[in-house]
Order: sequence, then C-alpha cells, then structure tokens
Amino acid sequence: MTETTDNAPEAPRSDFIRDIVTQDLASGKNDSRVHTRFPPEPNGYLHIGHAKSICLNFGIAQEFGGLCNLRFDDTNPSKEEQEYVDSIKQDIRWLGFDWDDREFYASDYFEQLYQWAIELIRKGKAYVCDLTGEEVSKTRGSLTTKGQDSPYRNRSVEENLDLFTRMRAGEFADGSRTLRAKIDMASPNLNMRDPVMYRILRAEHHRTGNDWCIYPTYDWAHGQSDSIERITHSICTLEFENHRPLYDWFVRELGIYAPRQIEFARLNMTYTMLSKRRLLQLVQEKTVSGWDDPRMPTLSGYRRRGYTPESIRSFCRRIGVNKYDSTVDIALLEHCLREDLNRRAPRAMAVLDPIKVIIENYPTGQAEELDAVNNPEDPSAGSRKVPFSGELYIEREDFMENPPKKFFRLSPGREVRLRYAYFITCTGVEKNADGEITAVRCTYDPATRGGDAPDGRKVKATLHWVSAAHAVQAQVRLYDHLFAKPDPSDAPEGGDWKDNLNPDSLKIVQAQLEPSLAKARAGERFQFERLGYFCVDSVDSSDQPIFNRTATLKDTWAKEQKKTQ
RNA sequence: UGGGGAAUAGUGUAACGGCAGCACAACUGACUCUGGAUCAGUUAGUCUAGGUUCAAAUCCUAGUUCCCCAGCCA
Repeated sequence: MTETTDNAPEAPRSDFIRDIVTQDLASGKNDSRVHTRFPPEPNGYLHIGHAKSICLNFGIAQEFGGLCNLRFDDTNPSKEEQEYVDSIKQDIRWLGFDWDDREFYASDYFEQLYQWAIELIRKGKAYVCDLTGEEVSKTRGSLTTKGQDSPYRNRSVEENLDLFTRMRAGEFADGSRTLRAKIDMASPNLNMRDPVMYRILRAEHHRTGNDWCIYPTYDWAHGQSDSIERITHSICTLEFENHRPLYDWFVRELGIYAPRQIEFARLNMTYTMLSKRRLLQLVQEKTVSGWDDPRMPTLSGYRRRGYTPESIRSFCRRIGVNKYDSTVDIALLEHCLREDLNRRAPRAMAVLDPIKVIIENYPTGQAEELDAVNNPEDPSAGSRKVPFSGELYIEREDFMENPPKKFFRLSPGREVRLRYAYFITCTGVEKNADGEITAVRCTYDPATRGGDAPDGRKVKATLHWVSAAHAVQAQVRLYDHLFAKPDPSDAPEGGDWKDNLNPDSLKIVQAQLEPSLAKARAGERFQFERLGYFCVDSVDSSDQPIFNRTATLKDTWAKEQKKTQ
C-alpha cells in the first residue's frame, strides 16, 4: 500500500473501505476484480459532497487497477432532466476522472427489471396492491409497532401477473396500484415491510420518453443495477445501511450476483449547505444566480469561483472516510485551494478600493516601466513590465492619517515601498469640504528604483499600486460564505435555514487593474498581490473584465484588527 | 420504549493488544520587496464506569450521548 506523506497531496491514503478492498483482493474474492461505480441521480448539480464520493469510487478503481462506472440512477422521471445529466458528466471530467465507455443508466435496465419483477411474482414473492399511498403508510406500522398485511397480499400468482401486465399497459390511473415485495410486515426494519417496487406514474422520462407508465423505485432498481454491472464494492452513504438487507433479499431471491455494499458518512462542511433539495430551492427562488453561482458548493460553482480540481481532490484525500457524522472545517478546503494557487497563480497588482497618491517630485507627464516578478514561487513564470507614473492608486486601507500602534503602512511622515517601484514618503493629504481624504501626497526617492535602497535602509511595509493613467477598469465580485452560521441548518427561533443566509456574501466593486490584466481570458486565475486569488468569470461578460474573488490571502493584520474590536 | 449504525485535541483523521501520531485551526517567534509564502515552536485528545491482560483507544460487560429508518424520493 502507498505511504501517506504530507508532501504528496494527491497520494492515496488508507481508510476502512480501502482496507476491505485490500482484504477482498488478498482473499481472491471476485476473481481479484475491483469494480466500483458512481451513481448520481440526475436531479440537480453535483456538489462538494459528491466530489468525496467521486474521489472515493474512481480513486479506489485507479489505485487497485479496477474500473469505475458512471451510472445515472434515473428511476424518477418527475425530478430528473437531461440538463443535469450533462452537467454531471462535465463536472466529473473537470474533477479529473473518466469512465471511458461505461456510461450507464438505471433506465437501461427497465426491461430486465420488469422481467425480474415477473419472476418474483411467479415465485409468490411480489404482489399487486390496490392500497392508496395514504393507506400503505397507515398500515406500515410505526418504529415500535408491527405493520398490517395488505388485504391484497394473498392474491393468486395469475391475478398478480394479469394486474401487473395491465399496470404496464397503462390500464390504471397514476398512484392507483403498486407492485410490492412480499417480505414481512412485522419486520423491525421498516424497509422490509413489503416495500413498493413499482408505482404508476405518467411522466416523460428523459431517456425512455413515454415508453413506460410504471417506474421502478430506487430500492428495487439499485441493487440489481449494481449486480448487472458486476460491481464488486457498492459504496454508498450511511442512510442506506438500513436498506442493505432489502437489496440482499432481492438479489438472493433472484439468484443473481451479489455486490458488497459498504456505507460511509456523507460530507458536512461548516458554513455550507449540502442538501440538494435546498440548493435547488436557492436556485429556483433566485437567491443565487444559478447552480453555478460562485457562492454555491456545487462543482460548477467552485469552478466558476476559481477553485482548481487539484485543490478539491486534495481536500477529498485529506478529509478521509469514516462511518460517523462529522463536519469538516471549511478552512481546510480553503487551505487546499491556497496551497495549490500559491504555487501556480501568476501575481498581478489590482486596487479594489482606490485612493489617489500624488508623487510631488515625479516629473509631470513622465512614465516608465518597471520589472515585476510573475510568481515568486515559480521562477520559470518570468517577469513582466508594469507602468509607473506620478499619479497612482493605492488601497484606501493602506493609508491612515492617525495610525494605531501596530499599523505600519502609509501615514503622514512615514516611508513605505511601492512594490517593484520606489520608496515613497507621505508628506500630507488633500481633503474635500467634508473633511474626507481625496488624495495622499508623497515624495519618492529616485535612488530606490526597483524597490531597494542603495543605503540599505528598510521600510516596514510594501504596498501594491496601479498607475492611474494606465489603469484598466474591472468589475470585481467579492464573495464570502453563503451562510453566516457554521451550521446553516441551525435556524433561529421561529425562523428557518434561509434566515442564516449571509447578506454580505457578494459585494461588487469597481477596481483598478494593472494593464497586463486587460488580456486575461475567461477562467484564468491570478493572485492580486496582498489581496487574494481571483478568476476571470466564465459566464458573464461586459466591456470590462469581470473577476471573481476565489479566496482572500491569509491576513494577519485583519486578524489583529479583529482582536482589538 | 423497535431496528440499524457510531463515539480519539476546537475540527478532520491515524494507531488493528506494545511510545496516542498527522493535518487544519488557534497562539509564539524567525525570515520576508505580498502583514502572502516559508521555517521553528506552543496549546490541546482516547464518551463514562467496571473487568481481562505484564500491557487496552484497541478485547469483554454495563451505561451515556449522537446519527439513520414509519416516501408510490434517492
């Protein structure tokens, strides 16, 4: 087995599932095959929780020389759409995984499932039930009491066959009958109390159109789909543990190949909502701009935000796999992102909240080009030219007229460095009638060109800047957590989860960029020095570039300020 | 009050009867032309109570707490 090392963020690590696979391989089970599958329902976009499952299933197949299928569990046409199928395929590929030609659908197996249902009817193990949904629910019993047998439970095989055939033929109204497995209404496991296998539902299916008016339930379709595909390790989330006895029952009664199901805990993350139903709600109610809104925890949202697939894979490796509910700190995801982008993202200078700096002793009308390093972490990234002139923008928060003790940026009388340019010393400020600062006046030291003082004197701060005359305008979208609470489901008294939405999750600002950024292309990522990582939006466009803030840089000054608040 | 699962620093995980380790977070300090990055360090843990054993996070017994299940959703 591969060693886990900190230097190899993509290296596989061991977990209880991989241990099981290793044991099965050692014992020669399944002829030493390893075959997994990722089985999404196409009823929404994939999110970071699915990434955990994708990395697990595809990752195990890769590590053990096996295969991983993509299978859409499309048994409920009333919720499923082709758009979701397409987005799911795109997102898995983006994450870096490939299923070759093994793209399957539960709907591929509808006819086989139907034949198997007939087989169970013939064996006396399934029956057509005329109870309404409400009646079925009433007779199911409770957690502590037994259910009651359906009055239709003992219909003859002939009658069941006849009715089931006519169900398929469309003779009965939606919801009027079901096919149920005949197991045990007294089972302490509610899933075994004669579960529904087929319901009558006239809805157009995204693949089978109107061929069917009866659809298999997930419980009836899932295990057999795995069996048909000869899946060796059927990995799913904890809530299906209770269903395992049912899947085993079906496969045993049918006498077909039995995959081994293994359950793991789904991902929870602070400040993040991972309920597909609620994400759908955010989209439908237009709380966000769509499934790919950069604040969404969907893979398409993260992609648009500027996350790299590598960072998400690294995250999935680090969180591990277990059988108990846990909540991962979103700071870990952000760490994985910064770790990756720090290595790869070219640097640039941008001012998000500009204040003008006038260099009093810089020759009027003059400009020059200075060399700037593209990526200090990667010498091969080279350097670029950045224009400098007597009127610049710096960040408003980089200047304070009356600075507190630990502030060591620009203030009256103080000297700082402009990155890759000159040392400047503040000589004063200009104010408007309301007393607001409209410009900062400075002098520069021509001897410090490039950013080093020949006399060896030091400054305590280095500021980013943009030449006013050369600046490129851009729209910058500053994102923060979509939810203001670590646990978004923790609703306030009398409220609901939507009350936890963060009102400041998006701020749009007009920024001044260094001119090299004018040619940035959609999806390109940069570090704006001292600010964070930014990515050119790949959906919206206008006459100016649009940048999404992927993440801020770690900011010890901001932390310091919080402490004193 | 039925059944099925699970409990290790603040968080996520490792240790498979033999030194409780790693990562994130937090906090110090060093270094720095990004208050970034990097480096060094600090704080902090086996749910509880018994038992077996030379030795228990690990095995046994009892308890506690948490999660899942009463869709013709998945």
